[in-house]
Amino acid sequence: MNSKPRVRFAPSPTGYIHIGNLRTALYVYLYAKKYNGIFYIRVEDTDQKRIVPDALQKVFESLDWAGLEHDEGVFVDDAGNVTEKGEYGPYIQSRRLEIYQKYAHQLVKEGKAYYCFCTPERLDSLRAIQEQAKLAPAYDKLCLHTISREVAEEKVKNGEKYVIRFDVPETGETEFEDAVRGEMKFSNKNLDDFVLLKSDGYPTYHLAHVVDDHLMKTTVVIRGEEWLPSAPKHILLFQAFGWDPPQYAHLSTILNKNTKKKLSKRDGDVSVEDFRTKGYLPEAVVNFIALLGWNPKTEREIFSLDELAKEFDVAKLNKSGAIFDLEKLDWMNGMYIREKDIKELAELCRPYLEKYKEKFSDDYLRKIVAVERERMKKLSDIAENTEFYFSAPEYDPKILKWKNISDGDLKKSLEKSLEIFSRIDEKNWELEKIKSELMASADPTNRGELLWPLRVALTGKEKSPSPWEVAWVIGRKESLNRIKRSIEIVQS
RNA sequence: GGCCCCAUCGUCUAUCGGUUAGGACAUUAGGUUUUCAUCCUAAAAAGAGGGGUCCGACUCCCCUUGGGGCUACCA
Repeated sequence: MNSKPRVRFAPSPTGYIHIGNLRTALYVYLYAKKYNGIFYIRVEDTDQKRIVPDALQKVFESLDWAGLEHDEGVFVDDAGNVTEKGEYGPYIQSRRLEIYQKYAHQLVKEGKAYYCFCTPERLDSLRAIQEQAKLAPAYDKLCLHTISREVAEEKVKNGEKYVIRFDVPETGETEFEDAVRGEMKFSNKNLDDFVLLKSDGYPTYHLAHVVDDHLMKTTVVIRGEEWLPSAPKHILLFQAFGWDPPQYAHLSTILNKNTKKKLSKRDGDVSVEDFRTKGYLPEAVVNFIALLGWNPKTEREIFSLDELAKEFDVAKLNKSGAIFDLEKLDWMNGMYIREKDIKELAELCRPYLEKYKEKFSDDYLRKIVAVERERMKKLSDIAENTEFYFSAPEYDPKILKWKNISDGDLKKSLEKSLEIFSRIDEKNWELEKIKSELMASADPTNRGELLWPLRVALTGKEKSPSPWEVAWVIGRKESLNRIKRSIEIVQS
C-alpha cells in the first residue's frame, strides 16, 4: 500500500471552531502538504440535537482565514452554499445514513452486533446502580442474552425502537500503534457494548468514523487525545468488518491558562473568529499554534505555513498538553505586524479606524499605519489612543511642560517649533526633512525641551510617536494650527 | 469510583545515559531615545518525590504524587 496519503479534518457543525480544532486542522493540513497527500473535509453531523444553523459556514470561514485549503470533501462558500467534491462522497454524514445502516445490520447478521431495546430509563437506572456499587458503568448485555435474534427481528419488524450495539469480546486485549504515543494496549473487559446505530437511524461517532475512514480511504487519523480511550473500540470495529485500520495520531490537548483544562467554548474568546476580530493575523495564529505541541527540534520559531509544511513531522509531536498563553501570541503577532507589507497592513487596519472617521484616503491611512505599527500587538491597537490623527487633541495644559521649565520657556519652545515648521514648505513636508530640521534645532543635551512640548501639542498625549512622525502624518497646516493653539493655551 | 494519557524555568520547548540543562515569551536591570514602542545587552528562572538498572541518569524501569482525558442513543 503505497498510495497517496489521505487525511481528513472532520468538524461537527455544533458551534464555532476554536483554537484547538484549528490546530488539529492545521496538523492535518501540514501532514497532507508534507507528504504530498490529499486533505479532505468531512462533516460529522450525526447528532441532530446539537446542530447549530450557521456553524458550518463559520467553520469554513475560519479555515479559509487561516489558509488551510483542502482538496476534497465538503466546501462551503461565503454565501453558505454547500457543495461536495471527490469520489468518495457524500462527505456529509447525514447524507450517508443508508450506508451506516447497511454496515450495522451486516454486523448483526454476522453475530458481531445485536439489537437492543432497552429504554433510556432502564439504562439510567442501570448506570445509577453500577455507580453506587462503584463499578464501571457499562451495558449489561441484557438484550444480547435474553432476546434471540428471531424475536429481535420480529420486534424490529413491528416497528419497535431499537439501537444496534457492538458485542465487545469480554476477554483479550486490543493493541495498536499510535504515531505519537507508541504501542497502545487496552483490555477488552473494560470496554462497553457501545452503540453503533442510534434509534433515530443515525450512526454514532464510532460507527461513522470506522465506516467513513475506511470507505474514504483515510491513511492517517489525526485527532484529539480525547479519542484515545475509544480507539480500541474502533480497532475492534475495523477487525469485525475485516478492514485494515488506519494509522492513528492522537494529539495532546490544549489547556486553558486559568483552568488548566481542555480548551472549550465555555472558556470564551477561544473561537478562531474572536482572534480574527481582535486583530490577530492568521500567519501569527498559525505559527503560534503549530508550536503548541509540536516543534521542529531547532531553535527557530518563526515559520510561514509553507515552511511549517516542509518541517512537519508527526514523530516530533509532543505527548503532553500545552497551555495556551496569549502573551507569546501577542509578541508573535507584533512581529508579523511589523514585517507585513504596508499596503496590506493598512487595509487590515482600516476597519478599526472607522470608529474615528468614516472616510480617509489610502495615503493618510498608510502614513498612520507606518507610524503606529511598531507599537501594535494586535490590529485593533491601531485605534487605541490615536484619535489625534483625526481631530485636534484636548489635553491638560500641565502635560505640555517639559520637566521644570518655566511658562516663559515653554512658550518659547513652542514658538521655536512653530518657526521651524513654518520654514518647511508644503512640498518639502517629508518625514526625513521634518526630523532633520527639528533635530538640528534641538539642544543635543536637552532635546526634550523642544520635542516634548511639540509632541504634546500635536498629540495631546504623554505617550505617543515622535513629533516628526505625527506632524508628517497630519500635515503642515494641521501641525501649525495645533502648535498655535498650544501657544494660546500657554498664554492664558 | 473505574479505565487511559501525561510530567524540564511562570509559559511554550531543546536534551533521544556523560551538557556550566540550551532557546523563545513574560519578568527584572542596563543601553539607544523627548515619551511610549522598536532595537541591543545582561540577569534571575526548571528536571515533582522515592526506589531501582547502570561506572554514570532529566533521559530507561517500578511506585507515589500531581495534572489531564474518557466513562452517553455527544462528538
